[in-house]
Amino acid sequence: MNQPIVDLKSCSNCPIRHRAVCAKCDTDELKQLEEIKYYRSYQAGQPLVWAGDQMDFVASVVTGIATLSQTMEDGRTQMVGLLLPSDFLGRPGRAIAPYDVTANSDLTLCCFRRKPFEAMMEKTPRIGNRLLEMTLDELDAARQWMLILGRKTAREKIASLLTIIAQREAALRQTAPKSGASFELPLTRESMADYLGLTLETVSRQVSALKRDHVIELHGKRQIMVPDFEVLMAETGDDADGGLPV
Amino acid sequence: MNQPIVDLKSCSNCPIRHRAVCAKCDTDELKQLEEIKYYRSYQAGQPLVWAGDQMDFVASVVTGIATLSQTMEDGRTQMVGLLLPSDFLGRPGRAIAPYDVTANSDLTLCCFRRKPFEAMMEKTPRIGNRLLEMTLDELDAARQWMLILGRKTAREKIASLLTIIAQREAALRQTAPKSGASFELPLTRESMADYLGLTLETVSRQVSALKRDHVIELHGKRQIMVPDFEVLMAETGDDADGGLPV
DNA sequence: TTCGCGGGTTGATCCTGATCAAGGCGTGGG
DNA sequence: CCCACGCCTTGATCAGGATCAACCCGCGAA
Repeated sequence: MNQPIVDLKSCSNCPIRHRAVCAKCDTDELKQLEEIKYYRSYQAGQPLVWAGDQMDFVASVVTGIATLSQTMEDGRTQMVGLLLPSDFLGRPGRAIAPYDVTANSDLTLCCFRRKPFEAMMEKTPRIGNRLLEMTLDELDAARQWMLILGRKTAREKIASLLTIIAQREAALRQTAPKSGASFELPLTRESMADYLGLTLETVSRQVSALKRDHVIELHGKRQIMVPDFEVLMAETGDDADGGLPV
Repeated sequence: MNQPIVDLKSCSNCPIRHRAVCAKCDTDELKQLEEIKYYRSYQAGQPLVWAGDQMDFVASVVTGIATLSQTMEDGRTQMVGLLLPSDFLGRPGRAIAPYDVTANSDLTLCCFRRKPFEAMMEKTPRIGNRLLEMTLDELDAARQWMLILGRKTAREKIASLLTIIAQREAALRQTAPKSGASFELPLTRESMADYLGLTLETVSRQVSALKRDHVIELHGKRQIMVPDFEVLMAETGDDADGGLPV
């Protein structure tokens, strides 16, 4: 809490190139983390774990996109987590995965076996504090997401998702999202639908509508350009300050 | 994590009669908590804090119901947290409340001023671990809730809410929800609507429908009796094991 | 080259839940 | 006693997304 959230830049000489657990780049701690880490790669579409499976590692996303999702018996699915590079995956102290985890694109993880990681948490309270921080952030994000799912129109949902992705991608680059900048949508229409509680047809239609209304420009299917970020924000229905201050 | 979640019964001689932060009833820790605690009461409907306000305490619900909610400029609101007795309120390390907090009924809190509480967390890692545990639980609950909001029908939403409330009330009494038992709905139709992302009319209609179909019995507006819990569970759309194992 | 397939768009129609509206019940205050 | 108000129910109608269906485009494999 009195611990600043370390960002990529100030962490650029850190052997773990993503901020998830890199609390303050203390060399001793890093050396220990270094010793228990390993990398794993997955292909797009590949499931990492199913809900209910044993999950004996925690990890941090190096490249690619992973998603957490829940599926009902009849096949309806709702995405409940979207992990971009530098995001943390897994739950220290919890052996069983409560959701399906899927590689939504080609994916590389930096993994830590759970037991040694937990042992290290015991010795290094700072890591525990950092994890509490991160979990609170996730909880805030989940609750923003609940507002989107419960009360927003399809158009507002799409605008909200675009805003969130733009903000998260910008945050990785240490900037705020800028009018006129363009970014790559890392999700298919179907994944967007699973994120937003819509059907893919509705997603497609609303994206087209935002394009028609010049809120966004599309280059190909995935490259999004936002002429005026304020205009997009206004479409989200959120008040001007844009949700969480972060 | 290697810390069992302490329940009310094993904590019955504990001066703090609710389990939120009572990690293991260590007498030293409790004495310290005891020294910084105080009680506050609120009337039904009274706001505790608004989103964006300074919030200089954390607390645990003793009696009554509190809710966390988000409101859009045009008045649409979504409940994002429902706090029953023994639930924890507030975020160590975060001075600013991100949501509106409201007393949904007459409410008594057991409060701890944030600074001393955080200081104590520093000295007692067990409390930090407990808070991480609790936050992970809240995150799981939020994600179950996202499935409800994003993908369930109105009828499934109502059944899910009734199940959740029955389970949480039963958990306070250390039992599983039982067929034939009845419980008090602690929410108005409007609050149920805010919880589920519906209108109050739809809530009313679906409750009536469940009653008509003998899934539940109503005594008055708020007393619910569930003749067969399996039948209610089947209405939620969840698979038989009922979501999270907890 | 052709085919099949994954991903995407668009149209027509349907249906669930929102909206608008009226009224019932119980309770507390004048 | 009556009235007003909070809470809830029910009805009629509307509309936003879901559903069903057709088709496009680009790409990799045969």
